[in-house]
Amino acid sequence: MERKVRVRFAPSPTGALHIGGVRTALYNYLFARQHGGDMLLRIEDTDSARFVPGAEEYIIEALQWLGIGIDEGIGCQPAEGSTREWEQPKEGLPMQAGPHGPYRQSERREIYHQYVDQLLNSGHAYIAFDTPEELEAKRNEISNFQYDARTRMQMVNSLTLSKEEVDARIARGDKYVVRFKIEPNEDVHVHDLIRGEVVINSSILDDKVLYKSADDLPTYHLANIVDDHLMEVTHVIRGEEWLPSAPLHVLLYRAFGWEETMPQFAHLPLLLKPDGNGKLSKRDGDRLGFPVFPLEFHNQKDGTVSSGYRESGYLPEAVINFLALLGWHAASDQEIFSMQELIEQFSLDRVSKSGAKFDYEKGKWFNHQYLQNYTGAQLLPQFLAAVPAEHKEAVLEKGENVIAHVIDLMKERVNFVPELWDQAAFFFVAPAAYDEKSLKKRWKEESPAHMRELYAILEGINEWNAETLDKIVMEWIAQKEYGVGLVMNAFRITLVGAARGPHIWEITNVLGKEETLRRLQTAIERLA
RNA sequence: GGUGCUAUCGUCUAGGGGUCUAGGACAACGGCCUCUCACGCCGUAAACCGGGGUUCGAAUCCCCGUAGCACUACCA
Repeated sequence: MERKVRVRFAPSPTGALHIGGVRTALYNYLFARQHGGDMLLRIEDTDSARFVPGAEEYIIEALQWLGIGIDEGIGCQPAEGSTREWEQPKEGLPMQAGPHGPYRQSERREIYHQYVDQLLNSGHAYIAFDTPEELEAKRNEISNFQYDARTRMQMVNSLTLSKEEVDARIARGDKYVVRFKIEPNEDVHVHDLIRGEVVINSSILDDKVLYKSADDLPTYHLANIVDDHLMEVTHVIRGEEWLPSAPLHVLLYRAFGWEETMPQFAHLPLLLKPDGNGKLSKRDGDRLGFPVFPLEFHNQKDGTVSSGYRESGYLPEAVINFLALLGWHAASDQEIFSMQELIEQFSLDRVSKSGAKFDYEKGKWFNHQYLQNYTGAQLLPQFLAAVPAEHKEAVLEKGENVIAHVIDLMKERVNFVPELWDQAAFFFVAPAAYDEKSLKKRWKEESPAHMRELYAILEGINEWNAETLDKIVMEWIAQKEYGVGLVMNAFRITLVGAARGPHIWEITNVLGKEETLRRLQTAIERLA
């Protein structure tokens, strides 16, 4: 029986959504869309101690910005005229919707109780009273201590205690956990869509904690399996860090009797640090000067601020394209993909097995590519946002059409909109100083004299356009045999302040006659 | 330490026994374009971790080693 494809992205609200998590979400989304399936967003907040306020909203906003749509669960917005079940936001938390809710694990306590009991009753789990301190002591005392078939009979649990004692302890309020009872010496096979068959012997697995009475919440493993089953998830696409616990999950499905509908697994390669070794982390971003989060995040818990791709000037389609290729490659050599093309061409069997070092330089290139698709008018608001306050007025004075034109002129030379100001400031603000290197190379002894002559010529031109200026100036240079490069480069320095920028008549067009002459005059005076 | 995963240019990767004197992209370098700087275009340099097998033939399959990574919590 073919089931409808259903995948989920299930982050933990412990801070900003890491860029690796974004890629996981993207791959899930692409897979769902390609198969006409559903993409769910579930919040795994079973660790109350690590909850960070705002993280959930952040995740939703990030996915929205990137165009990763959610069909069911948290952050799912009702469509016009929708007849589906919608739950009202809880205490200002984001809206959730779908037939398998709630989609926040902290709101599913009762559901988990039922399944914990099922495992307890079927003998697949037991209650353990060992305190975290006692376990810690045990680990210090015995190297490689593991709570499993070899050791569980020496511990304080319902296997070693009488029924009365267990009941008494619970009755008097002793904190306990429920542990999964793993039968030793069994080869557990996990079929991974990316890696193939992975076999692990159950003896190396420990009796994982499934539920803790202290906060009346299950742990990841239990909640994950129960939810994926109840939510009819067909494919679990997640990071490679979960591969070692996949056999445990298989065992859990088996214990519940859900093996028939167990989802298929695909463990994605990790995103690694660009330099050195290890997994890409938040600190690498700070250290190497690039964002590791999609959006800027203000952590209310520890007061830190992390930079984001959006605020750094990245276009969402560039981030998507860049991330898609970090671990996946099309059958062809194509590298530029729209979301639609990714949906059409993505496939799990073309996902690489090895970790990918995060190549920030290539990300810049992607942004450059996508930036060229936008017109100056479209980029205008972003450009204006990057203009320093003290120059705002001078820029606005030019009018939107001229500013948009300048952006069109300059956008091909930058990777990001915010960089545009550095490149284009001279259009709006006269050079305060002249670049030493440019001067040395392009400002010659005869330059002041040339510029004085040029000033006189330009002053007499009334038709201030590129064609006329070019014709008259070139004729003058040719007649005097001054050399085009010599004159034009000096002229450029007077207008720009350095030997760079677009074609000179583009500059004079934007500046206008009056400003052009003013800058020429200033330079003649200062560089004579 | 244990277990698992992985291993092609600096980086992301193509490659799934002969078409590989190993292809593409980023970055680097050089050239062209040109009034400058960029963009763009063209080009150069740059890799199959090591050792054994299997085979007529191995980057491709197997084994061993080595290295990297992940996991090894009442975190996810």
